[in-house]
Amino acid sequence: MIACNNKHYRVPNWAIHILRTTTVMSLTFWKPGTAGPGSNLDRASQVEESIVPYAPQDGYLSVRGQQERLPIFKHREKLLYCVEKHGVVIVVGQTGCGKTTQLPQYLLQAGWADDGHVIACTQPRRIAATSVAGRVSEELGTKLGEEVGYTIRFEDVSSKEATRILYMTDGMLFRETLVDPLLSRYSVIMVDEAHERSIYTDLLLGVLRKIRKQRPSLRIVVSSATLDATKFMDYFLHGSDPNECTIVSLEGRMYPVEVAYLAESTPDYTKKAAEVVWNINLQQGPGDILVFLTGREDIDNCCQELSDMLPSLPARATKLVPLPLHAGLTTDEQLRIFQPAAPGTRKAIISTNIAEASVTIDGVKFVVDSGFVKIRVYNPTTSLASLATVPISVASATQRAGRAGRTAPGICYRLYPKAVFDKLPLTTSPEITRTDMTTPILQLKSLGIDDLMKFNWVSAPPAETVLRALEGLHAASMIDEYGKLTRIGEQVAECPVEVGIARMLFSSKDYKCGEEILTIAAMTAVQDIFIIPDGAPGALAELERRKFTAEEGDHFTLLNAYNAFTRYGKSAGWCKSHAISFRAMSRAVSIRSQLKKYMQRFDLPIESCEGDSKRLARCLVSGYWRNGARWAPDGTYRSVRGGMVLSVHPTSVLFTRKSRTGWVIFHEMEETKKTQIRILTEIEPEWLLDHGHAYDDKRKEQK
DNA sequence: CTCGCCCCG
Repeated sequence: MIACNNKHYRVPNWAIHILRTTTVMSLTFWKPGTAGPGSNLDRASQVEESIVPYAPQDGYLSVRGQQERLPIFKHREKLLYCVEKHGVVIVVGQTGCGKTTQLPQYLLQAGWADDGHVIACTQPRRIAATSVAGRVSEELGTKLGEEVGYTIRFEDVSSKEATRILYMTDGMLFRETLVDPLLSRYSVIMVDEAHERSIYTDLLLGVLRKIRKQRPSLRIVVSSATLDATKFMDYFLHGSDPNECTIVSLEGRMYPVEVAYLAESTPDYTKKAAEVVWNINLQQGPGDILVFLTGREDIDNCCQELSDMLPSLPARATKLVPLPLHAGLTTDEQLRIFQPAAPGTRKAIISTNIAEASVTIDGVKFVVDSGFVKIRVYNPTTSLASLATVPISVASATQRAGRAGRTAPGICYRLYPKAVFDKLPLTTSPEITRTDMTTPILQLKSLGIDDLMKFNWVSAPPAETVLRALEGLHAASMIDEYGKLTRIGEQVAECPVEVGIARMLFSSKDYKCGEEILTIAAMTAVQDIFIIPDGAPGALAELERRKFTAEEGDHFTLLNAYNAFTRYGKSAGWCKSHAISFRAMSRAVSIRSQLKKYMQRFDLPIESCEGDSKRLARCLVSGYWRNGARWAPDGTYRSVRGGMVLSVHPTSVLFTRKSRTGWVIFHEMEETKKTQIRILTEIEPEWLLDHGHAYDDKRKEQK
């Protein structure tokens, strides 16, 4: 048995490597000129203000390597001094240090929002933007939407005149640059959670760097949880004045979290997770358990495993309640996660990565970390997206551990040895390196950024991805042979949909089916319309879904479902009785009305095809012509481009039935165990040629 | 013959 300073803790095959007396979450203090743990801080001599603890109590502040004690108001002044003096301030601080809520308030009080200017704070997720805005507006004692507001897609709770602090999604601010390229209404832009490296964070940083050169009065605060801050500093310093950028570090306030590692690697982390949860329940005091696994399949298995063990639980032991958590849950199921455990019971929440940053559950004292995550990766050569299970990064592991210390001291059990942890990559690869760039590149072109090879990326997307995107844009006539935006390209760049879908919206004028195409465009943008639970309820749901099934395929089926939803008063009750997600349908309604406004702006008629399904299908082909496939005798399809073997996704109405013509177009393909295509519609093969020929002819002309 | 990591506009 391994000794541990927690005397109640007895699991023989664990090796306890880190037992912190203070806190896992507090930042390692580093001095300029020395390298911090696992990070390249060699050029830290350029760093002037290295440590400014944020805390209601005082703490340490280090200026040029000298530590001194300062009361809190001086820390605030120091921070503001940095923003005043430097164009770009990189703020390092873990969750809980208050940077998201406090920093914008400091800036407001210091007068950065005078003269009608606005302080923006961007978030990668909508939920964060809305909830933080609510909290800050409460702290300031103002009504949400006045002095403090938020802007996310479909929700603008802000006022042009009154709002001084604006929380928004990074995608929203990036989109705003299309309208106002200098973002002139803002005095300070704080890019929060930059370490997550969402694609819009990266694009935004790229644009902000350019804006700074033209509008030096703009201040940028980049906030990041990990010590990869030097990467951002290098980015902003590149070839400019050394005063352009500095790093400030804030100390987080978290309860201590002990971290325990498995002595040896496990071949089956799902089973191991169940075992560890079981042991925690028997050996530890009160507190809920949060388990990180990779996907729904893992989660269901783990819950099943625990449920099977429950009958053998000693009568006197705490009762264990396994609860799955992933994005596909209904609202009711999600609410169960947040209900406090009943007396004498303990919640074991078995979750995907959603609980790492998006969903916060208080009362968790024990975290079990499988060390794996599922991420989406994109292969530009085949233009195929797939889901890969990969080891997490050090940053992720730290964030997961921190979930145990939100309300009390906790313990994190890592289901892998310390030696494995030491070899983990520091950060996950940025999204921009593993995603399709067609839409982002169209938007950059619209911003006048034409030379993508010269553009200063924080991390450049693979050249192949850029070439694929340009090829796709050219094929859809969004750019000309010189790479310049066409008239339609300019308009499509403004539309919040994928290029193919936008193409469909525009050609609906020729096919006289704007009404229906609008609905289909909105429905394909929303996932999980039909709720298919496991077992008997699943079979019933399947029967309900058949009521909407259209002969032509999935696009028409989605159209039927939307029309029925509208016909029956858009009610939640109707959705429930037809196994349809009310949440998803409401979102489709919002998206449809937003897209309708764009169509009206571009003078596209919104007329009905009056039941002429052929016309509608041909309009679909105008957007999807590159996604054609032909039936093969073994029941799969072959892609028109490249002859790939494609299996129909089981949720398709064409899963059990062959396309009558033998030809289909599809909305998207994804690689799982097989390469699967989702949302299919049967077509006549010559419809494909209309568009394919036009594209090929254009290419021949060039040669 | 069977399937959904997480997000953004």
